[in-house]
Amino acid sequence: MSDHSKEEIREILDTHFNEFEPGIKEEIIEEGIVKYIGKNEMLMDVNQPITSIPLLYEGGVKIFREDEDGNELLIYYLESGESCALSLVCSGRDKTSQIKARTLTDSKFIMLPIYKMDLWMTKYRTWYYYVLETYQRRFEELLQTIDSIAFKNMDERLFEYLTNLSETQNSRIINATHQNIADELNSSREVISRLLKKMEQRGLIQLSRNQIEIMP
Amino acid sequence: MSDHSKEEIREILDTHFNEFEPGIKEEIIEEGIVKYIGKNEMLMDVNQPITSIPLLYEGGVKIFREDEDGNELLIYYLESGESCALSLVCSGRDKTSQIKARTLTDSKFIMLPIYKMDLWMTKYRTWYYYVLETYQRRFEELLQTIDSIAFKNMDERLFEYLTNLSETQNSRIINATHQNIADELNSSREVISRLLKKMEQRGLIQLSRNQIEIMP
DNA sequence: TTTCATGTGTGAGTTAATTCACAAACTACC
DNA sequence: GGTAGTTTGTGAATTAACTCACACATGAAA
Repeated sequence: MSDHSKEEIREILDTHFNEFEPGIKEEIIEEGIVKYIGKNEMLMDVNQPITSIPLLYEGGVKIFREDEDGNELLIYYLESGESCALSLVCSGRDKTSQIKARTLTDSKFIMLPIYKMDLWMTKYRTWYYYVLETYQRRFEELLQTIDSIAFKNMDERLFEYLTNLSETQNSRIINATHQNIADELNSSREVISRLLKKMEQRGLIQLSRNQIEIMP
Repeated sequence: MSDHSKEEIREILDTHFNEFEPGIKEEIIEEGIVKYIGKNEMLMDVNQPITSIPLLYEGGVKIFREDEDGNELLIYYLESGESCALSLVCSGRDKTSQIKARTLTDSKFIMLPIYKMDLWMTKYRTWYYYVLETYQRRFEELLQTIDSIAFKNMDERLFEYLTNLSETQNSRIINATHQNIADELNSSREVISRLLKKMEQRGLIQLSRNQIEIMP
C-alpha cells in the first residue's frame, strides 16, 4: 500500500477514532483500505457473506430489514464514527448478513479484513471496548425499534422518525417524499400524508414538495 | 467455597458447557456460584444494575420489554445452555438493564461476577466464542421479533408463538390462559380467543381450559 | 351441592391504518 | 408555455385489532 494511503488512514483514525490505542491504529493502517461509496449504493445484502468490517467515518448508512413483498423497515442509521454491529458479530464465522445496508449520502469507510477481528479483540483493549460498545448501542436501538413498533401509533412513530432524522442530519430540513417516509415506517403514503398534514396544522412542521421543515 | 460446590459446578460445566476449554472451566469453578431461582421470579429489571452474568443450565427464562402502561412484550426465551446477551454486553461498565427477565419454571444458574468478563474474553478463546455467538443469536432473535411485529398479522404471530413455545418446551401441550398469551403478544384477550377458536376450527389446535394442544 | 373465582365465547361499536380512486399541484424539460 | 411525470390532498370503503358488555363454562373450596 502506498505511503500516501497510509498517511490518509492515520489522519482519519486520529480525527474520528482517536480512542484507539497506538497498536491497533498501526494495525488498521497496515490492513485497512479506504473506500468511497456513492449515495444510495447497497453496502450489504441479505445472505451476502460478510468479508470485511466497515468503519464509517463520513456520510450516513441506513440499516433496514425487508419482508417478502419488498417492504423496507428502517432499523437504524449508522453515523460517522460507527460501525455495523452485525458485520462485527459475524467475524470469522462465514456468516451471512440478515439485514440490508444502503448509503444515504456519499460515504467514506475504512474497510478492515474480518479475519483479523478475533486477534485484535484479544490483543487491543480499546478495540475490544469499541466493538462491545457498538454491540450495546445497536442492541439498544433494536429494542427502541421494537418499542416503537409494538407500543406506539403511527403518529408518534412518524414524529420520532422526523426528529431523529433531523438530529442525525443536523438540520431542521428533511428532504424526502411522503412515499419515502411511508416505506421506512412500513406504512402507506396516504397515511403519512394525512398525519403530516395534521402535524402541520398543529404547527409542528412546515410542508413543501420533497421537503419537511421541523419547527423549533 | 466448599469442595462439594466446586464439584457440582464442574459437573454442570461438563454436562452443559463442554465446549469451554479447561482454563475457563477452572476459572468458573473458582468464581461461579450455583443459584436456584423459583418459578416466576424476577431475574432482571429495567434500570437495575447488572452485577453478574447468569449462565442458565436448567429451566427457562422469559426476556421481555414493558411499556409505560405495564404491557409486556415477549422478546425471547432463554433456554438451557444459554446466557443473557444483555448482561454480557453490559459487563464492566456499570450499565443498567433495558429489559426484564423472569423465570418461567424453577431454574438453575451459575452466576459469574461481571468484573471477570473482560479478562476472560481476552484469555479464553472458547469463552470469547461463546459470548460472541450468544450476541449473534440474540441479535437475530431481535430481528425476528421485529419482523413479526412489523410485517405479520396477529394470526401468524400467534401461530408462530405457539409452535415456538411448543418446541422450546418440548411438548405439544401448552399451559396458558388466553390472557397470558395476549399479554405476551401485546394484544387483547378477546382477539386471541377468537383467533384460537378459528385455529381450532381449522384443526390446527385443540382447546381446553388453561391448555392448548398443538395438533401434529 | 352450592358458591365463587377464574376462564372462555361472542355480539356490537370504535378506532387506526390500509387500499382504491381520482383530483390537484408542482417541476422539469422540450 | 405546454406537456408529462411526480408528488400531494382527500373522500370512501374495507379491514384488523381493540374495547365494552355480558353470558356461559369450569373447577376448586366451603
